[in-house]
Amino acid sequence: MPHSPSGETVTSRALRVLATFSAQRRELTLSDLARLTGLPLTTTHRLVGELATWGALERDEQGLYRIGLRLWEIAALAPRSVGLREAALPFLEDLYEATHENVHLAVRDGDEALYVERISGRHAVSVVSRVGGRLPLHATGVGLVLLAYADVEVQERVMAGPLRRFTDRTVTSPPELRRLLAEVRRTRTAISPGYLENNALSVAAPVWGPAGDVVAALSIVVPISRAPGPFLPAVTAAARGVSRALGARL
Amino acid sequence: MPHSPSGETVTSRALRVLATFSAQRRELTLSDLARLTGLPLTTTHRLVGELATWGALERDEQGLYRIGLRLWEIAALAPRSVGLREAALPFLEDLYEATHENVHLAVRDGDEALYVERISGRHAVSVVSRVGGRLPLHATGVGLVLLAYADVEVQERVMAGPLRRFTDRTVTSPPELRRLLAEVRRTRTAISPGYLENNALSVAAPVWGPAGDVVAALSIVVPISRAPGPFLPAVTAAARGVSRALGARL
DNA sequence: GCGGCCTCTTCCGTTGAGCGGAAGGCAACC
DNA sequence: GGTTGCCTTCCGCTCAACGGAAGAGGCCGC
Repeated sequence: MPHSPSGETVTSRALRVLATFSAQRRELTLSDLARLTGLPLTTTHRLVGELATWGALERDEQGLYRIGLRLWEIAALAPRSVGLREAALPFLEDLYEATHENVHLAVRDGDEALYVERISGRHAVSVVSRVGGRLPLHATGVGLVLLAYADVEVQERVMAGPLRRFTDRTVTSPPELRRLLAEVRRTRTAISPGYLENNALSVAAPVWGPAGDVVAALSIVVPISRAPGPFLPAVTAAARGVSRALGARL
Repeated sequence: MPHSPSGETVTSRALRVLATFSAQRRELTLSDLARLTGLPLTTTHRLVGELATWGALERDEQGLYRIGLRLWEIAALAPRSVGLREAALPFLEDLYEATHENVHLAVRDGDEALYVERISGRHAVSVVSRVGGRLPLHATGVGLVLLAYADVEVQERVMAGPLRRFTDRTVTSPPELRRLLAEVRRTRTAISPGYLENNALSVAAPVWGPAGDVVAALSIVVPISRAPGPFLPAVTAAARGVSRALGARL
């Protein structure tokens, strides 16, 4: 039977194939892709073949598909990811060298924090963040900063939705989160002690854009046994440095 | 008139739209995209709309399109880019901290070196490389390493093609390049003094994969006034560290 | 060694998603 | 007000896309 029964476009289908990959499944067979997308095997075969020919996907000798370099090459032109990272890297490196802890740079995408950069020292506390990965706004340092300076609609939507509990310390009460966000705006920093992981404390600050909005958040993550105070000046300075590099008038 | 006169598929067209963006043109109007792809305005409008809806493209209030975060998020799952970078980062950071010079990690893609990571110090010599960017194999340190260990077909193809001259020092003679590659294999390092830029000297070493092949190259780039010798041990050690992290048996 | 199962590839008749020119709205400029 | 250029919407036409069927090949259990 010709043409998509659901009326779905070819472009949409091709993109859904790409979106099937995840941090947990970085390599998939043709059958995997068909099952996960719900597309007929023949259709998947044709679409996957086109994506592989162009370089969006790569197929190895065992028939496993992975996201291809060509896609990454194009995606690396995204101003809000690699572009932002390029501007921020000197300051992230400075902060890393001064502390040898985990350093993060994240942007808000919808109702989540999307990590565009992460530098972790060998001996830094283990954290779950991943470049290209997403984490919730309410339970991370960078997330709290991004949420505090987001439009009110975004804040209301996040607080209206379920606030997932990750540890005993996670803030899951909307009124409490509202107070926390007010404090973030007052101090222009966010401290997140064990909200996402029991053993990790995060100190974050906003990165301002040229239009006076907050375009990213920068943070350091240390063991929860550490006091946050000593890290505040360095994190704030790094964030301000990135802001200036982006053309913000502080 | 229905359907592509050239018989080109929808997927191919959509990918070509994405491929229109470049380091020189990170933001384009709808008309730009139509002109650059050669597609009719209506067709471009439809395809671009779909890409934007999904997040592969982002449109600002002025009607300028950019590569979207969603595409980068998917592309960040590419093992040969961000995956490789994750494994390599501790060693790249070590090399950077020890020298505060430019540190590169690149892979071979076709007949070019594609840069998956770059860490540059504030005072490091200025270099033209860019994360997500490509540079020629014969005129860069990482490129010489990647070429030296590539299949013979790749080597022959590169040497059969024009070897573009960038500086007076660029190796453009196939016999000379062949000798240089033999030297790279003998010493397991590549030294590239002023081949691409007059004022930059590069020292590179191979990164081995678990299958005993060279999967990437790592390098440091310093001012041409520096002697390469003192950097060799650190570059080699960093490359071996990355190799082990990738499961190579050295 | 053989049958069963699964993956992947190729074929091909059918048809509606995709095609793009035309028309028009809108904004900027003179 | 007229001109220019960009973007959006419409819509008649048609072939690229559709996916079931058939088959090749590999793996595994008996």
